[in-house]
Amino acid sequence: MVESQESDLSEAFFSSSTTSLAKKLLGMFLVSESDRGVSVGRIVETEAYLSRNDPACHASKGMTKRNAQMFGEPGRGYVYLIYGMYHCFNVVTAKNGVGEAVLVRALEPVHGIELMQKRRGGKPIPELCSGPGKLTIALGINEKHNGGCLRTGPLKLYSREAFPDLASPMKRVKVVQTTRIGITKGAELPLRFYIEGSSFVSKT
DNA sequence: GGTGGGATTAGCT
DNA sequence: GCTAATCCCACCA
Repeated sequence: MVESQESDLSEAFFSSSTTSLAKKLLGMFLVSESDRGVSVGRIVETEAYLSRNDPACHASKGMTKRNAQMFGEPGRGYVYLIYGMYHCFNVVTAKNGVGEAVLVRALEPVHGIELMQKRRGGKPIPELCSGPGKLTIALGINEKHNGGCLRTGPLKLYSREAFPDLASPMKRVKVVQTTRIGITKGAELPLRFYIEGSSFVSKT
C-alpha cells in the first residue's frame, strides 16, 4: 500500500509561498522507505525560514556546501547536520536560487512504529518524533536524503487524505502560529506553526 | 521538580 | 576559538 507509490502531490504544490507551505504541510504524511522497512509520520509542527530579513535562515549569508540544496529545486529535501550530531529535515520551497525552506519539527507516528522505536532506543510513542533531531532518527533520515525528490522518494510527502487506512484524514486542521524555537537570531518572527491540541509537538 | 553540561562537526570571526 | 534550526543524562532539590 505505502511502498513504491509516487506521491499524490503535484510539482505545482510546492510553488506557493514558504509561510503558506509551512501551514499546508501540517496534517500531511512523511513516508520513509529504507532497507529496514517503511515508516510514516503525520506532520504536526513546522517552521518557515525565509531568504529576506531572516537572520536565522542558513541561506541568509549566501550559499555554502552545506546549504546549497536550499537554493535548489522546490519540492526536494534539505538535510543538514546540527550540533555535530543530529540531522534536521527541511522541505525546499521558493524558486531556484532564492533559498527558503520549511523545517519539519515534529510528527505523529502512524505506521512502522516498531521500526521507529528500534531506531530511537525504545522510546515511548509520544517521544519518538517530538523534535527535529528525533524525527530524523526515527525515520532513518540522513545526509543521503539531502537533495532527494519528495514526490518520488525514497523520502516522500503525501496529502492529508492519502492514507485513510493508516490514520483518519485531516481535511481541515486548526493551526497555531507562534515564534520559532531554539534560535537566537530572528527569534521574534512568528514563523512556527503547529496543529492545535496535538500531543506530538516538540517541548518548548 | 529543575538545572548544567557533554557530544561532535560545519562554518564564521 | 566559538556558535549552532538538538537531545539526553547526571545531579540537586
